[in-house]
Amino acid sequence: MNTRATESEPLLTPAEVAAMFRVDPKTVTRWAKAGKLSSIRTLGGHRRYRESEVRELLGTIPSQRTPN
Amino acid sequence: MNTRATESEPLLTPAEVAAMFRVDPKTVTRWAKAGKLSSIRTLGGHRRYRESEVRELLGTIPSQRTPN
DNA sequence: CAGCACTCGGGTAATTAGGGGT
DNA sequence: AATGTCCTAATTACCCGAGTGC
Repeated sequence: MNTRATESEPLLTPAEVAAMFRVDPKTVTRWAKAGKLSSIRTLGGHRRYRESEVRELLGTIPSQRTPN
Repeated sequence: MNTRATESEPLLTPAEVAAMFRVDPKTVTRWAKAGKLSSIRTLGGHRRYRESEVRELLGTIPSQRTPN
């Protein structure tokens, strides 16, 4: 493993997370507010979510790949 | 907007699946509970179903259908 | 600087979950 | 065994105006 602190983690917007769960973006916001999902805030107050965490919660365990 | 790798399978709500089968949403829930239909849960406990799986079960396959 | 899509809030309908009973 | 209906509690979806992101 490796994960130096300077690791850039892919972040997702509320709309992207909402689409993955087939829910309303507002619902994702509630999950974050309820502490069910960790969120990072922009300086303007908008939330961003960790892609890795979202995938975990989706039950989608990265089975390797999707070469760009 | 963003048209990229957030690629996830299309999901359906219980009401949508129920409408497709012309049954009560409650029945769809039972199918999921019985393992006849795989389901993904939202963080709030609501179920979401895979569109591809539902269409398969519906027999909406572009090729041919099994005769009875 | 201007513009548009998205998100933030809050508040209020509509679905869903779950058990139980026909 | 399987589906539809009734009930309550919880979760989610759509309404608004204002601010952020790019």
